[in-house]
Amino acid sequence: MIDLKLLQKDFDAMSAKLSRKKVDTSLIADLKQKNEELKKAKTEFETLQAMQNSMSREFGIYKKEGKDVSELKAKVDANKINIATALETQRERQEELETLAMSIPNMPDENVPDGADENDNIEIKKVLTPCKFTFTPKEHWELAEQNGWIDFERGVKLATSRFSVSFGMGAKLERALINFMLNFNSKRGFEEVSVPVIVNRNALKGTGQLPKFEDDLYKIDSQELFLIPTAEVPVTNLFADEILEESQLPIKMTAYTPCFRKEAGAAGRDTRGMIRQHQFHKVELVAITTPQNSDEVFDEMLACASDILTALELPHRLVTLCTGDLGFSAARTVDIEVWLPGQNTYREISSVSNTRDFQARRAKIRYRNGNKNSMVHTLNGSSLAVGRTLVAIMENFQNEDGSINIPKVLEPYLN
RNA sequence: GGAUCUUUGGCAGAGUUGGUCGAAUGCACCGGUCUUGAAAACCGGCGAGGGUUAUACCUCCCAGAGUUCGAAUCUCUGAGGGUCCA
Repeated sequence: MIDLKLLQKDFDAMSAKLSRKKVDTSLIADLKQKNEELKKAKTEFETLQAMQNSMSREFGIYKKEGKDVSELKAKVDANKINIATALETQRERQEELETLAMSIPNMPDENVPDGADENDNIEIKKVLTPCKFTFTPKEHWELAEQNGWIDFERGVKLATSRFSVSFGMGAKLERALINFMLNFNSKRGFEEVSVPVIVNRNALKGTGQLPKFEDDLYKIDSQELFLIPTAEVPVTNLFADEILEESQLPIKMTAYTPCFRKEAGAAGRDTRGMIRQHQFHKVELVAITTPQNSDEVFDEMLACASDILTALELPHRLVTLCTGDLGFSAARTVDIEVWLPGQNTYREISSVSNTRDFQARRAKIRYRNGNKNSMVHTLNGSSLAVGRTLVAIMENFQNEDGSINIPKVLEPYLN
């Protein structure tokens, strides 16, 4: 959530930043207005409540002294009615404000480039050079089927479209990749955690998926529970409602989970193959830091993800997302795109984001900052999307006959 | 699924004849005295959010609803935990 105090103090700066993310200034103005209305309603209620409290105290004293309370009771009863209406309006204002505030995205950092969509993203650097093939490289679905690694039809049979089944070496490689990535991250100082893949509404509000993106989530109807779209949700929310000691920070974690996404807005895109599935494996990095440290940790996370690809000998590039491509909660994001020779293009395989204090404010994750409590910064990044890594291995390590070599670093994991 | 007990500040744990309780006490933590330094001892501070220049004031004792002039304390519902039964 954006900082309402800051909004009150510096409306212009804030609306300028948010307008870069295509948030209408009138919406921000509305938010400010609602905040002021809430404050007013609160003051009104609190004044009445203070009266009530002091009269009630008086009441107790009267009783003890055996005085007549009938006059006082009349006053107090009359006030009670006013309190009830004041409380009601306060609640209405509160709800209005919250509904609006929770649906406004994070402000982009100063140095995030302006742009409309992914075409305006800016490449930072390329790592490893794509190798030249002496034949026309195939796309991964062809290779996957030829080698018997992935069965797309049977996935559909079991569930619905955008589900697949891995067999044999395909399944082994997935497992190998997960283990390799977790080990790699552990060595970089990220503690491994294993978390629920079903979470409640509150957790999803904390990280920003709700209330706005309910359509993208699989919901368990009978209870207010959802399948996670990313491990970012349970891992970040581990520390919701907590006040951490500064000495505990940064907290750096890594988790493997399956992820579930409805892909509601992706009709027709990537329908073939396993680039965009409803269920996929992902190893995630999450960090909770002080504001001073978050950029440094961001670089660590980015390096970690990039170095995994390098270790797997997969050419990739780093791309700074422009304002138009930036996610709801992110102040800043760098994507890693892996080279897919079959598709002859770079495709997203990781996304590292700093949400600054946006999620922290929603999830109430604070730390003791001297003698006061401040919001932490939260960061998340994939390291990596397992299915897409497998796709990249297939396409980059293919031979002319359709067989596929295995990256050396994975060999120990395949015995 | 049924019965019963339980849910308090970072932790432990008082508070259940409703009032001055945001809440004793201990531990932890922070500051100080002492010490070459540390420990111990002693002194002081120490829940969160809003509000204020600062006070005042308001809210929060699992969540929600209710009774009452007034609820951590009483009633109901729900959630988590324990025990017993099926």
